[in-house]
Amino acid sequence: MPPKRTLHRTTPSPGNEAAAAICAVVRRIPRGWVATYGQVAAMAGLPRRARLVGYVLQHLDTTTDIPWHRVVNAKGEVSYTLSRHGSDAFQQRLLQEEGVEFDDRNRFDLERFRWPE
DNA sequence: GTTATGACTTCAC
DNA sequence: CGTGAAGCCATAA
Repeated sequence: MPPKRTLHRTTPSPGNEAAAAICAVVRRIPRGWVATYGQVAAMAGLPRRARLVGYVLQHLDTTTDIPWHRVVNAKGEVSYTLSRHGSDAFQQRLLQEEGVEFDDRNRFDLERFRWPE
């Protein structure tokens, strides 16, 4: 019998397949490209669980090497929220440094920068 | 146990 | 194009 474990935690850890699968996908997003939360979820084998992707990224350690900033929403923009305390603006800056061009309303061409695959 | 909240998405209008 | 509702589901209270 395999040990019973909770697979509900969003913090990456051995025994958390969902978070591990999500992180594995995010790691593969190339520099200068982006993927949506829903896209990452689907590629991780977790269709319709876009929100889970957001939770996992939120709990990542600040020293992580995972390119969390390349995950964006389906509207073609960085998800701005008060609870992010500035990590949202930081995310946009990182993307701009990688060549993602934002317009005057903080949006970019999703068709152009979306990671195909 | 319940309710509320949210780094989300899709569809109807 | 924008808005709102419904669906989503882990977490916190």
